[in-house]
Amino acid sequence: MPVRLAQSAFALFSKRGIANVSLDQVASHAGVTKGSVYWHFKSKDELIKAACAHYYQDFHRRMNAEIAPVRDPLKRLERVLRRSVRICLLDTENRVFTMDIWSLSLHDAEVRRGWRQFYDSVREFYIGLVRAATLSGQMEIDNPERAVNLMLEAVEGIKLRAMFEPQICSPAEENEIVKSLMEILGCGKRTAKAA
Amino acid sequence: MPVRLAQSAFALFSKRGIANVSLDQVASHAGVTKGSVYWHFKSKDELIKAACAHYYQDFHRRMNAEIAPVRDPLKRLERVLRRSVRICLLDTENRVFTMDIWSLSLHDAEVRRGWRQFYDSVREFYIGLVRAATLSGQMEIDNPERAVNLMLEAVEGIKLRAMFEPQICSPAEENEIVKSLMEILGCGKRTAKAA
DNA sequence: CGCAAACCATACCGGCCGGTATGGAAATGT
DNA sequence: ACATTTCCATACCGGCCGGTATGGTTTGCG
Repeated sequence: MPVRLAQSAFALFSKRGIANVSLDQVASHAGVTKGSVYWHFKSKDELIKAACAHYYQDFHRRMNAEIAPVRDPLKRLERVLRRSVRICLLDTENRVFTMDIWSLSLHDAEVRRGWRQFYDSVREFYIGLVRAATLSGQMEIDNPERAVNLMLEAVEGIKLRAMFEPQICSPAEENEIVKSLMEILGCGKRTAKAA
Repeated sequence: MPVRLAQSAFALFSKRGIANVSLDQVASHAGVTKGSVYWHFKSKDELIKAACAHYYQDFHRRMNAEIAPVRDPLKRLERVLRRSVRICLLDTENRVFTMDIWSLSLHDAEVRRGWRQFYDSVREFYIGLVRAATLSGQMEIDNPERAVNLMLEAVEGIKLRAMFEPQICSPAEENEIVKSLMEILGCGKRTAKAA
């Protein structure tokens, strides 16, 4: 039930924004009432953190599932990047949720710490993939950290722009975005095609 | 007095976030009471929009003041970029305000429209500067729109990262950031130095 | 002066929602 | 069978804050 509540919270938060969702609505969505919510979580903040944790774990799970069946380093990077684009950019509700988390992080130190850990883990994940692709000779890049940071910054920038230019995050743009991000990572068009 | 209220609103919003600031506090900061606020603005949303308008106008005013004393296209671009970095990135409170606006834009169509217009005007401003620098032969860039979009996306990405890595937006990093953004615009290190 | 409009202070309302108190039902243990 | 813990529903409280009603004070104007 606690995970069920976290899922409901995540779903509603993603649709209407955290501030616009009451605990009664979350409970109702999960098929229970507020009394149950306050049994499993001692405050709304706790529920928000649980929703975040749910999202973080789910993201990592999906990423690991993406690299599991593939051993080629560059293909792994490309697959992870494509999946990330689908999850973080092409999904409107996900953009809403992460934006809200950014905003919350401004004034809530706890949420900020959690989000930072997640962001760092994602960054390290990418750096590892880039390093692997470099070692196998499929990429040539002198500063993986810098390249990954630039790429992640671009993702956030696209996410924000998509707020009033939704067409740049339509499914049709998936290939274009992935290609663009791969280029930022230092992987030119020819190399990407070769993958 | 209406502009005074908008300024107070902007100041408090930037410090503690829009949702955490009541109209009584805004009025008190401006030296009046809520009765005066509701005389000049018919709702809190109106006040928020006024604060935004104040910020937008102020930004444009500063940008124009930055290019006024200079005629060299590349220097204009570099000056505007540097000033933008100072305002939008190095100033913590400004980052708070713009983040809140992004977040508000998620669910408020009016705020989103205003913010979009502002964003578009800034983009066009940059594209104009880049085009001028290209025409004068100081830059070589085939797709100004794409380059400016990428640069602005990077700015937003840096803004978000700075939330839990404030050191990347410390005053000491100003030159590094400006240089990095100039590179994204297609202006290599040598060319930038030549400016 | 007189009058009306602009401007602002005071007091108050009311709804939303986070949080709590309490009781009951189901599961678990002995 | 009984007690205890777990889990959840119901009802309610109370504070915050956006919004309003109203009355007083200043300003402009004929």
